[in-house]
Amino acid sequence: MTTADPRRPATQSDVARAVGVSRTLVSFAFRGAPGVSEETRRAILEAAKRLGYRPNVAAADLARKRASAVGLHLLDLRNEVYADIFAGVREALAPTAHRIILGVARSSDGVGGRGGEHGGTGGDEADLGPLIEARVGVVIAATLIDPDERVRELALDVPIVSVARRVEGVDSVYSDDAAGSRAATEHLLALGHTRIAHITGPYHEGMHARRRAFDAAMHDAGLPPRVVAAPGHSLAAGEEAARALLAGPERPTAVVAHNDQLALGVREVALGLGLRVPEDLSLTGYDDSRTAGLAGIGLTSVDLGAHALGVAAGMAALNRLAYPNAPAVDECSLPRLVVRGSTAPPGRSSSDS
Amino acid sequence: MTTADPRRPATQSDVARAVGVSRTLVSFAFRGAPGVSEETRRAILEAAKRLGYRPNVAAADLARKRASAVGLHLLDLRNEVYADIFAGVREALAPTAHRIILGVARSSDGVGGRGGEHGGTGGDEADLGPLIEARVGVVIAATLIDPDERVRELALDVPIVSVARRVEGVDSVYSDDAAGSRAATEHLLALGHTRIAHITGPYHEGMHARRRAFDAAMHDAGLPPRVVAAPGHSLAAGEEAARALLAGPERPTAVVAHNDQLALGVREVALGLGLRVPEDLSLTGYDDSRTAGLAGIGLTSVDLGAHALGVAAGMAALNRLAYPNAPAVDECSLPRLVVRGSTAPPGRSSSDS
DNA sequence: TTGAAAGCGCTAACAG
DNA sequence: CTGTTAGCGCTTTCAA
Repeated sequence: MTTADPRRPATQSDVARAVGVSRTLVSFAFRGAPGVSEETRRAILEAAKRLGYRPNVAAADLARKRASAVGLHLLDLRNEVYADIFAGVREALAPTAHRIILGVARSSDGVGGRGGEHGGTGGDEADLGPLIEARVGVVIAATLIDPDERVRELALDVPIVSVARRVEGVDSVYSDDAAGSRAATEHLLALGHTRIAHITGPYHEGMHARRRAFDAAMHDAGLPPRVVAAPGHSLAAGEEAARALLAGPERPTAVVAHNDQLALGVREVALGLGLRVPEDLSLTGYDDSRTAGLAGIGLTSVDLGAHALGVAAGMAALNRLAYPNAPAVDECSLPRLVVRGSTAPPGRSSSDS
Repeated sequence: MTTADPRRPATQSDVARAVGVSRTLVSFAFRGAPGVSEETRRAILEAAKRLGYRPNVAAADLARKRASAVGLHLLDLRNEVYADIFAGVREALAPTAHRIILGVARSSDGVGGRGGEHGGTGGDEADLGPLIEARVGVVIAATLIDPDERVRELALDVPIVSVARRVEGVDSVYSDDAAGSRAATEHLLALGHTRIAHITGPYHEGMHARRRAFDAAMHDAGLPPRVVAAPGHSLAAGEEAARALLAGPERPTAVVAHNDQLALGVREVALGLGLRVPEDLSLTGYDDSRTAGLAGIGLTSVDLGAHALGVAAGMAALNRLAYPNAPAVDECSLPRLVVRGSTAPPGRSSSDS
């Protein structure tokens, strides 16, 4: 109503002018800083509301030489785990006034090659540039696929909290993937399976704990580990991997998939081939997504507590913001095998066709 | 290496000093503005890289009096539709240098009452405050549940692009919900169902087109519309609604759910009760989520092209940023009914027990 | 209790 | 082609 210029948002100066005090007072009043009389404060707040004044946090950060925003590096929200992590992060950050700024990687999952190989940095490494330029104080990274060493390098520019993956020397909150994967494998082993295959995603350092644990468990059982790499982590990638695996000779009686999406892809193909799950093929996923628990799906999976990881990551980020020099946290939680109907002892009719 | 202060990020001044030119030149060089000799530019860029200089976009925005960030108001990423919309938005924005800043509503879905009823603003209306304080130039809103009038009010403070919902006078990209809902209902009608129930979510203006279309379709068929409101939009909410509906008298032979999650919740309960889908109960969802298409689920659903909506919203946002005074866009797309195995003619054994 | 002044990192006329 | 100067909106000494 009493606005001077219609389009320009009100500033502290406007408020100060309206009340008849200096900008300093307005600034103080807004931050609840001491040194402003109750009366003046009230008048200021009232005028501010009347003028529709909104503090400009960017300007404040600039003046204060601090970074209050947190960056979030998340690639594929369509994978439930990441959505859960995201929900957790948001939950942890909600009570505070920290903005969340999204960062992205260069390319995504699945189809397509690595594109052109420009200069030095190849494929889809993290590009934290935009986040840094936005001056976030810390970035929570849930989908970094760069090698550990590279992550540490990135962390030189901006503090990083790694979620669902451990990176030595960098704040990390994760779940014990080796334990989870081993549990799934041993579950199948205990059921009597001997021809077990593992479907993993594309190779990325720090993302192969599940595969290694599978290898180890098989090795301990004196069985040959069979591993096939899917071209991604999606259901479609799982289907692609499964087509070769299930149609080929020596079909496995059980499959341990790197995640639920991949497992669901395998399931689709298996069912399409007329195979019954679990009678002809036992199947385990990883993530314990909601879909896994649906009637008619009943996918045995490993719950890694994604939401809790997100919350923990959010808190770690807050902590890092408050104590830039605190030692890196290393929070490891234990996953939980959730047995459902997709796993059973191997059928007798395991010979070809 | 040649950094002055180890922790403080390099600034244009640092670069200027290093090269022996003025700050202005550095600024110009970085924006590719004319008026800098090739030689100088190269020297500047080289020094910048050496010093690890990163432009501070916040400071730039401040000086330029513009807002280059886009806000994203997204509540529940765990619902695939929103994840898809998000993916689309990101895709549209990726090639540009626009940061995406997340905004949140006050509370979320499902359980729990409306909390205390403070002052004037109740439940979980949008709180665009943080986004405004972050000085975003436009906010893309996919989960606003406020009344249209309120949205228009909000849009006075910051341009809004409404996704998946039409708000007169505000940029809107959405799918024709009435058409989709009617298609689903008529599909069931055509199969011969007469006892059809609709499961809707909590009431919010501008989110009831599906319900109204259901009512209308039933009315046109001369049948009584039966509607039950779930306490949210989640699978759990669907289960809750279904328990009453399926156990009670006059059990419907078909259910039209507001979305897939709700439908899946109904499915769980139905199956748990020993009802067969579709023999005893036909079921339609809405969103055509990936889960709907899985073998063993086969949920008939309505595809609203969430990803495309996201892309369109992103472009609309970009456009709004570029042309603040352009007339509001109103982009309506047509949904597509995807028939799967969850719908069939009503069985004969539709009497009680 | 209040205000003046300097500065955060950057842009944008306007002069040399 | 290059540098000077004045802000952007806000915080923060330091005096009054």
